[in-house]
Amino acid sequence: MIRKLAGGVYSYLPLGYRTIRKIENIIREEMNRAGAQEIFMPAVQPAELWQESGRWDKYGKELLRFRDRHNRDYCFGPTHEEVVTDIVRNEIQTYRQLPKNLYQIQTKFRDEIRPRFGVMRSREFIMKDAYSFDVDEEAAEKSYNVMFEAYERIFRRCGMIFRAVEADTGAIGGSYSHEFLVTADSGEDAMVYCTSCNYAANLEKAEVAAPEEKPVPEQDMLPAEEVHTPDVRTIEEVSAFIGVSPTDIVKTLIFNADGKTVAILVRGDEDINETKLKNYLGAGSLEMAADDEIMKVTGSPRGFAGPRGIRCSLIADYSIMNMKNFVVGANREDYHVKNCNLGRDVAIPAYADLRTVRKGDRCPRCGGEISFARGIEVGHVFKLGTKYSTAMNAAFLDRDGKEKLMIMGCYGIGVSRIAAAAIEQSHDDDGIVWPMSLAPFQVIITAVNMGDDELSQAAENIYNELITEGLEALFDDRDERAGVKFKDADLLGIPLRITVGAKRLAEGNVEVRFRKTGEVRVIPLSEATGFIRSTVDEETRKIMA
RNA sequence: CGGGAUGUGGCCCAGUCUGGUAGGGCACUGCGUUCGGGACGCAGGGGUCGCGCGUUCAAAUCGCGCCAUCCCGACCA
Repeated sequence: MIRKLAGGVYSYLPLGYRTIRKIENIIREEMNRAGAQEIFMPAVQPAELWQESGRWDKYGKELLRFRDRHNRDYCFGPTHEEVVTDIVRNEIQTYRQLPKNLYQIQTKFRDEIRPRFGVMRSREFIMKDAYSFDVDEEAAEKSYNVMFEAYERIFRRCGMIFRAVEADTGAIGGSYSHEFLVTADSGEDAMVYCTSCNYAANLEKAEVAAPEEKPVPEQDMLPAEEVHTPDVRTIEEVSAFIGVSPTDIVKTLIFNADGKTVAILVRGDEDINETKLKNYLGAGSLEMAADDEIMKVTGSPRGFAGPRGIRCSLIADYSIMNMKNFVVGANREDYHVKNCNLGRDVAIPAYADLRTVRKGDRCPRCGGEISFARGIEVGHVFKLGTKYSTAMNAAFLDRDGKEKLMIMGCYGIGVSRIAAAAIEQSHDDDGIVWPMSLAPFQVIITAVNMGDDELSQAAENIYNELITEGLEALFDDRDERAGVKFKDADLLGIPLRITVGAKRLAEGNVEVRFRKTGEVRVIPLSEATGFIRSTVDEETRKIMA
């Protein structure tokens, strides 16, 4: 079905490509139904556009760059916000021409550090990307919802079990987004969902509810005490040396966000979610602070940082809100402080949700129980806002004659990845089990013995009938033993198989076998085509129900 | 970019340690038998042993360098 040409670069052979075409057509139908218009943009894009949006420098090494013979810079498009925004700003002048939603199905290239799992995470891949342009927030929201619903229809028609989850906007940028994940244990993305309400989010985005603040009464506070902790730096070491649980230690992590130093407090057994922190700070870049920076704000080497007297801004995760008599670093080499308390010893200017959700947390919406699952991301919808229209000045004249920026949204679907995800989600020991809508062929005709003229003629007649009826049929006319043909048909995952054999044929019958269930039905020769027609129609209908 | 492994007919691999005429299985071609869940017999075709340099009478095998691929990590729509 597919063959690798180079790392993360694949050819689609006849059967694989038929499935790709099926997926593309489902997407086309649903996008058109949702009011989007298909276009086709260049895969190769000039550097100027990317410099205009600012992403030429920001996108990093994933962007494949090269020069032409005139030494001009180009890239192979990993996405098309710049190109489509350029088209729209040139073509659209007035609110009368809006809203617009343009999409394309294109080969993209992202120079992944490590492509893996075949076509699941390749460098060159086929993607449908759509871009919406609206006059105001309200209209943009509507466009977003229309796309959201179109996506649900698309994935349902592809026969997939999926879930839409709230997601981080990442490098594309924008105000909010949803990922569509196909549930699969082998999936690369972790998600969290509530078992009582419909809350579902990507793990890096999933919120932790703010706890209720319960100040510790003065009389419960033990006197703070500095203790000598020579060469004791990590949470484990501190915990073992002082003899307290990690849940009684407050960890102080120093980060560098866009060049500014910031200290984050979190309970000793928790980890900071850097995506959340980055978003909270509105930072472009975020990394752990260097040793000299730590020395500057704490006056001590790495391993003894604490909130008391620290010389940089301070933010605390909710996890420390109701702790009492806890241990922190003393900002002095080889010392920690015991029985530290909030209010008395440490003033917290701001609390925030900065850690990753874990088992036992409650749903941030309804307080219900949350559960974890893994999935494969097959689609992503973003509300972009004016990020690109600002950078590239995509404006129009509104009803009142004033110039305004277009509100954008962008919507991607990994076409080649859907094929991989469908196989991942639906296979057995004998091979693929395609849903009717994605199968390269709906039915395969297996002639048990091609050496038998009567039999092979009967099989060919059925094939011609099916084709005439407009069904997608594959005729296995190879001169192979029956067992070989059966195994191959199973491996390919064709949903229906007509077996033409001598015994049944003598009775005027053929067998129809269902790949998914293994069920076999004996059907009179004359009714075979009709039976296949109605089965195909029924399967297609069932998928949408 | 770090750590590990592997490069031998189209595919999977043995042979490398201990240098001495390149092998097996699958696939392919021909003939015969077989023929409803991956048949069998006989006869064939096909390999610069990843590339380069070196050691040696002699290199798939030993040494050095390079390249490619895969796995693990950091990274990431």
